[in-house]
Amino acid sequence: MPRWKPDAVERLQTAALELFGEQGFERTTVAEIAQRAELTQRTFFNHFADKREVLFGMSSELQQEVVREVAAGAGSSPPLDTVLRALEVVADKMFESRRAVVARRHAVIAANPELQERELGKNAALTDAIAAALQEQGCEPATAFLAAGAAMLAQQAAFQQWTRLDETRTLRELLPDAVRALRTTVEG
Amino acid sequence: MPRWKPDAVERLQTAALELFGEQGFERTTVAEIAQRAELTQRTFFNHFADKREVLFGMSSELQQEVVREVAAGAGSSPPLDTVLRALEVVADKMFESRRAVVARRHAVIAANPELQERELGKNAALTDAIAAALQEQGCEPATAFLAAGAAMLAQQAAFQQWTRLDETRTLRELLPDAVRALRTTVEG
DNA sequence: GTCTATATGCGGATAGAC
DNA sequence: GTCTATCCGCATATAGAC
Repeated sequence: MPRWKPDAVERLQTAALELFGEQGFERTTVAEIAQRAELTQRTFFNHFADKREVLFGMSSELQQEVVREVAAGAGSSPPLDTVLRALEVVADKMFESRRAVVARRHAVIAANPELQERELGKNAALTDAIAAALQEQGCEPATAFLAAGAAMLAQQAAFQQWTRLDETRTLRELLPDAVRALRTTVEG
Repeated sequence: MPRWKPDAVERLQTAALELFGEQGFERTTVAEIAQRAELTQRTFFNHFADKREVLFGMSSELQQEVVREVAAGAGSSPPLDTVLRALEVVADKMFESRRAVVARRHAVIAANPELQERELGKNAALTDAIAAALQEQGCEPATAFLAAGAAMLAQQAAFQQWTRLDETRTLRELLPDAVRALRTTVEG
């Protein structure tokens, strides 16, 4: 018999998302989260650097996946297309299946400035990682930065549409529309 | 004779930037900043919501200026050009004259993740404000978001170049190069 | 000045792996 | 039988609310 129930991290993430949704991020204490997950406050901070981080466990995983896809597909097409293809593949794999959870998480983040800041940080880190992966393939630093930033911009536009209640298309379907709109806007 | 020395906010900002540069953000306490500015800790928190905010006083001012410029120049040109023109004008007015201070501030922020997050938040707020200003002029929400984001992307690329030690051109001169590079990258 | 909450450092306990 | 991963307890620094 194991000394502790398994999946401590997942239990903490689930409990946190529930409580943040029920009563808000600010009015939820780490002690409450730990209690609902049947763990202690200390254990929470063993797994997450701070209270916000419990909502961003998927980010590092997502970054790894995207970087891997970029590295795999680079060289054969223009940098922007490489990144867009990578984002499409990863979006399919990691977002489309958990639409409900992603939507609840998004609502929680949208309701709190601190969490928005953290999300922006994660996005910036992802952009940097993509740019670095492109440079690995011989892309110029400035071009890599712009390609990564432009792809993330289109991805964000598509994501915004995806989270609308009346939207039923997948991210993969929405991204090309966003890219077309971006091209039109940038070209003049 | 005035009861207190004038320019409390400015003195606090100057003292904070000095101390952050000398000993780092983390190792500087609010009490130290207040002391150097010949004020109390209480006064610091009357003017700034938290320790980070003392570095971002110019942000709201900058946002106002940009929004005003966007509103003034909208309609006569494509959205992206409108935003770029606004950023050029404001960059001239608010950055070029204080190159040394801006550079020191940038170095301090680059050295600390918390400050980077806050800066990303400010940039996102600026992007939203620009998009809102474009919508006021009849621009579609999605187009406004993309134009604002693309302009900010080019601006960031130009700013990165501007902060290099061996760079002597002004932001106004660097921005068109960044825009050309962005157009090339996005078109394929 | 007290109280609560966040966050960290350090040590201790034990089930399961080797 | 020892080692490691995982979790817990205690003390404490920091910060903000009241």
